[in-house]
Amino acid sequence: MLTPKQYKLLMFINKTTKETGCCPSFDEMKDAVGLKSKSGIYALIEALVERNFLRKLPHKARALEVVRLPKLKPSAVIAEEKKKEDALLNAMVEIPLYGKIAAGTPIEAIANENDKFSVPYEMVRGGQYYALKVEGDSMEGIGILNGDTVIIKKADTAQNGDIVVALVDNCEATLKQIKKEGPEVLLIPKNDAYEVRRLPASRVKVQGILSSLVRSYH
Amino acid sequence: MLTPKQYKLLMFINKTTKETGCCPSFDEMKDAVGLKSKSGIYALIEALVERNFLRKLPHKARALEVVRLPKLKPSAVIAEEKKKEDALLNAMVEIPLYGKIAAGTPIEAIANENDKFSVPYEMVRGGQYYALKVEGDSMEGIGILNGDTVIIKKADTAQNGDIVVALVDNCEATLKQIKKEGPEVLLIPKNDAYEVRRLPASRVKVQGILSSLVRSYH
DNA sequence: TGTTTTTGTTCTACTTTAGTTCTTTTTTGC
DNA sequence: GCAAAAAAGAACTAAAGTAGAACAAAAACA
Repeated sequence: MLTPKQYKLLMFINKTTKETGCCPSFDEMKDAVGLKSKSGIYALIEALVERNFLRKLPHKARALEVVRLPKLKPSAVIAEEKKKEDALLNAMVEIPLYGKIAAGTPIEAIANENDKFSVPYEMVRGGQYYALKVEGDSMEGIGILNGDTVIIKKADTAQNGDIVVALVDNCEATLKQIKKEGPEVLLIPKNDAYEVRRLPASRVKVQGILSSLVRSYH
Repeated sequence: MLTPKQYKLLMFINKTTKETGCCPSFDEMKDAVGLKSKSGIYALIEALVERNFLRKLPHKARALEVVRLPKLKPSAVIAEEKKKEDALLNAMVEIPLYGKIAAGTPIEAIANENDKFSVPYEMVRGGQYYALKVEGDSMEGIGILNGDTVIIKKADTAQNGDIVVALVDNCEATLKQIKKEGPEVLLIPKNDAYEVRRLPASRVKVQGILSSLVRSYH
C-alpha cells in the first residue's frame, strides 16, 4: 500500500500535529524521516495526497491535514520495529540492586525496589539475578574489590569452589568461596587478613552464585 | 494544519475567554504572543478564521468565538510514549571489541569490525569507547584479572596514576598505570612479579583510559 | 448628543521561513 | 552493468511573520 518512507512520514505528520497542535514544516519532516533534502519530502507528500491519506490547503504553508491512516503497516516497517524491540529486549535488563553485602542483614531485608542495575541481557540469561555492591576487601585476592558490583544468580545450592552469597544464621549475608566438608561448610575469604569460617551446614544458606562483576573507575 | 504562531494565539484566545469570560483585544493578544504591532494579530486571526478554528462576529469588538481546537493526544499518552523512548535511549550500546591487550600489536591493527561488546549506555556516556580483553596477570594487584573485559575511553593524554592503554614504540599495547617523571614515563604493573618500565615519553603513546571492567564467571 | 477612548482594519515595506521546481548524483533492483 | 527510482542540491517563488502608521469603527462616557 504505502512505501516505508511514505508510512514513516505520514505517521510523523500525524504524531506531531497531535502532539504539538501544529503541522511540521518540510525541513522538520526531512530531519524526522532522515532525508537531507526537502525535495524528497515534496515527492512523498504528493504521493500521500494522491492516495488520499493527506490533504493540503493550497497556497498555504504548514497546512497539511491527515485524512486517514493506513490499516496495514508496510512489512519493512514491521520488520524494523521488531528489530528495535528485539534490541531492547535482548540488550538490556534491569535487575534489582539489593544493596551492600556483608552488611549484617539477610539480603531480602535490604532489598529496595527502587534500586536497579542495568546489565547486558547475555549476562543474565536463564535464571533470576540480582546485583550487590561489594563492601570490604575480603575477596580482594581474586579481584573482587570494595565498591565493585557483583551480579548474583539466585540459587540455593552451589558446587564446591563456587563464590556464593551465603547467609549465616539467617542474619548475616556475605560473599565467599564455599566448600563442603562432610557435615560442615567452609566459607573461604580470599584475603590472608581474614580467616576461613567453618560452620555446620545447617547454619549456612546459599542465596546465590557469583555470575559476573562490573567495576567503574573514576 | 496550524502554524506555531497560529496555535499559540488560538490557545491564548481560548484560555482567556474561558478564564475572564470575554475575548481579549488585539493589543492584549499582541503582548501575549510577543508582537509589537497588532497588524500581525489581524493576519493570524484571518488565517484562523479561514481554517475554521475561529469565528468573528462582524462589526463587533472583542467578539471572537473559538469554533474548535486541534485534536491533540492526551498528555498522559504522550508521557507514556516518551517513557518508552527513554528506555531505548538508556539501553545498550555496542562498542568495538578490539581484541586482546598485551598482544604486542597496536590496538588499531587488531580492530575487527565484527566484534562488538554491549554495555549499558550509562557506562559510555560522553566520549568514544572501546573494549579489550585482558590477557595476562600484570594488573592482578588491583583486581584486573586475565580474561576480564575492560572498557576504555579513548584519550591521548592521561593524569598521573590513571590506568591507561599505552602503546610503546608504536607496536606494543599494554594496560598499565602511568606516571610521568620529567622527560620519562613510568609504566607500572600491579603485580610484584613484573617490573616497572621506565621509558622516554616519546616512545609511549596513550590510547585510552580505563573506564570500567566487566568479568564473567563460569 | 457629541466627544473621547478603545478597538479593529488596511496599507506598505521588509525579513524570515516555507514550498516548488528543476538538474545532478547516488542507490537500488534486475 | 544498466536502467529506473530515490535522494541531494541549488535556485526560485510563495507564504508567514514583523513593524509602524494612518485611519475607521465600536464602545464608553458625560
